[in-house]
Amino acid sequence: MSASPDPLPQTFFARSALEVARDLVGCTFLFGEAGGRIVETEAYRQDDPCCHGYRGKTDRNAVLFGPPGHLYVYFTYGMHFCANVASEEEGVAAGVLLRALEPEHGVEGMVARRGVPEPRLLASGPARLAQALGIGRAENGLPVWEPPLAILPRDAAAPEPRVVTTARIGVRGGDQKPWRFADADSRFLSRSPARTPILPSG
DNA sequence: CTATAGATAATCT
DNA sequence: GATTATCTATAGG
Repeated sequence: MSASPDPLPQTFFARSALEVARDLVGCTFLFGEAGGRIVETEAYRQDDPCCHGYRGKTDRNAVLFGPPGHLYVYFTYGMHFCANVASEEEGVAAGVLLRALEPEHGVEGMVARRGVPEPRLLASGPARLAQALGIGRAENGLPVWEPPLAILPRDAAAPEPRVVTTARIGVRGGDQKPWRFADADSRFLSRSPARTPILPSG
């Protein structure tokens, strides 16, 4: 009698990227057989110099400007893919970077794709996460509420995650906005919150 | 534990 | 030609 809950609908993502990023912590992200509990996200909004859409729409960032709830996959550093979920409204560049998750489903496949056995190295980091799940160019633009993608809501019976807010990691130039959201009690973060400025959240 | 260099290519100026 | 929302290996405390 353990029916899987419905995936989060498109309307969930039609809100400020800040709210979506915070609310995604504790949800379950699935791509095919692989996935797990989201423990770390970052928000990017159009008015922010760090946002890929800050300087206008291009072929690369077009999904970020599209309707909410679609996967924005970009390639960087000559070797890494990273996955975001577009948010807010069509025409506005905003999204949530999926930075880390706790492997729960299809762990064997993740180990094979990553080439490392340590659970804590499988998906703790945006490029690791994408590689572990097998996300690449082909997944750019896919809706996250339809197979093979799904994001499941938190278990209502489980305690709410303790979400901490820190500066975003790896962003250059511009201002340091506290738009990283992490489960303070997770051991699967890409970086300890203690190593970044922490602001109380909530 | 922290710090730093090097890898490597699409994208943008 | 410069930059990059990163990762890994390696060196040092």
